[in-house]
Amino acid sequence: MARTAVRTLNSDAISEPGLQAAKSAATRARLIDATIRCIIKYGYARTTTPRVAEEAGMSRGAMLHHFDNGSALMQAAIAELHEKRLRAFRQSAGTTIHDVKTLVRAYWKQVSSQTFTAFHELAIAARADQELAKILVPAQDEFRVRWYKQAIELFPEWQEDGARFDLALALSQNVLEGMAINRLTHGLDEAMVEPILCDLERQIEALKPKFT
Amino acid sequence: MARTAVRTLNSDAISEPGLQAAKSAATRARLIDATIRCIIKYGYARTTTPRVAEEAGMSRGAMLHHFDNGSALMQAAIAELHEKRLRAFRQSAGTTIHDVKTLVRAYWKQVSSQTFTAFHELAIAARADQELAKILVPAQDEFRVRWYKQAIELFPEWQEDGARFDLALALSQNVLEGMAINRLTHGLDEAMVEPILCDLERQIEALKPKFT
DNA sequence: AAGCAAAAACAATCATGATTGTTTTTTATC
DNA sequence: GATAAAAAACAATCATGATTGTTTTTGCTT
Repeated sequence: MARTAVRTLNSDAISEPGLQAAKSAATRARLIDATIRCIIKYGYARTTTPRVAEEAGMSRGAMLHHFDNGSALMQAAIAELHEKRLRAFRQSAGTTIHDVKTLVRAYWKQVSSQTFTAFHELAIAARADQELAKILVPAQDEFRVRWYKQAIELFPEWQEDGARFDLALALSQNVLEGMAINRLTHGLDEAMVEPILCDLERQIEALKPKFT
Repeated sequence: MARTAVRTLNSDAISEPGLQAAKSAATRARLIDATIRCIIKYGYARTTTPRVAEEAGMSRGAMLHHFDNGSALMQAAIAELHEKRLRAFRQSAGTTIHDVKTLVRAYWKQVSSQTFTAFHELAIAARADQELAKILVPAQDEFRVRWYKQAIELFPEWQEDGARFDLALALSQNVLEGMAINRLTHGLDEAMVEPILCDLERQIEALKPKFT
């Protein structure tokens, strides 16, 4: 962290935070996107700083001008992935219809995305990487908490039977994420996707309180 | 070149013809076990040749005497993991009782093992590693085929309705493996394990033909 | 059976290539 | 012409495979 603070004392001349700042932000965004693409294409372990710079179409020097080190860039990429995930989540929750089938399909679409692929890649890497876990786990936790709260909002009448509600949620999560991950590892028969989704929907409906 | 023929005063003691071969095999096994331990402890990406040698308690030179290169060692480790998996599988299938609950619990125990952790670590790495995929995918495929065939043997009367049989199998696989993987990535609420297992068992029973 | 040579097991070192963070130089912008 | 962005050069670390040296085991010959 030898952030040599060679701050020029005379910098009180506030440069207009317009053009240059915007350009800088755009470059940062390009780098973050390149990082995410690398994680998806090459996996976390092979997402090296030279590769990210090449993917972003700029020199490594330029890249390290915007991010102090590779870890800072990875941290920013995780934050962006987390935002992406939350945006997609809000978009799903904000749609008109909220029946079980629509929601199951919505989450299935989410875990089928490359954003989920990148997240899982990071999650597996974090298993044996303490430093990575430190910045990833909070994002994972927050997502799950929001997921749970959102589900409560969508099905308020279900709260009378917490156990069955929790079971429906846990079942959905594990089935859908399990399928998504198995698909990543040559372990999913695509022909079984539709039957499993239908069965899951049927089962959630069965867990739902019929009518009070 | 410098084959300095400084022959030592040999110990003419009894030398069994199979002594060296056995020693060699034991050393190879030690290296393979060390590789697997490293994958579990440090992940695939950080399983380097110096680390494996250190874990095995021998020099890197000695290690490269037994395996031409790091890739060959990894290949042997995968073969061993595959054998381990098949052994555990046969052991489960060979037990006395073959009711649904017993089998679900048996596979749950399997995917909760470190062998499964190592396999998943490799499977994720293989996603973006062509060379690794080339040696891992055949093992994965073989395991799934055996799994399917074993299931057919255990429930022959179920074959009348192939669709429901396939659904039961796919459901089991995705739920159990999904839970196991989510557990690896801080994504599983341990309190939900038992309810989900029970529900899965109940559902498989429901898919089973009641009586011919 | 003894003894010597070949082979195998084991250890250590070296050169290469890749990755990382730092520092210096060029380029463009205000 | 000052300042930030971009590029390039640099040194340090690490993993890898190859090479060389040392010890132990095995095999063959007499």
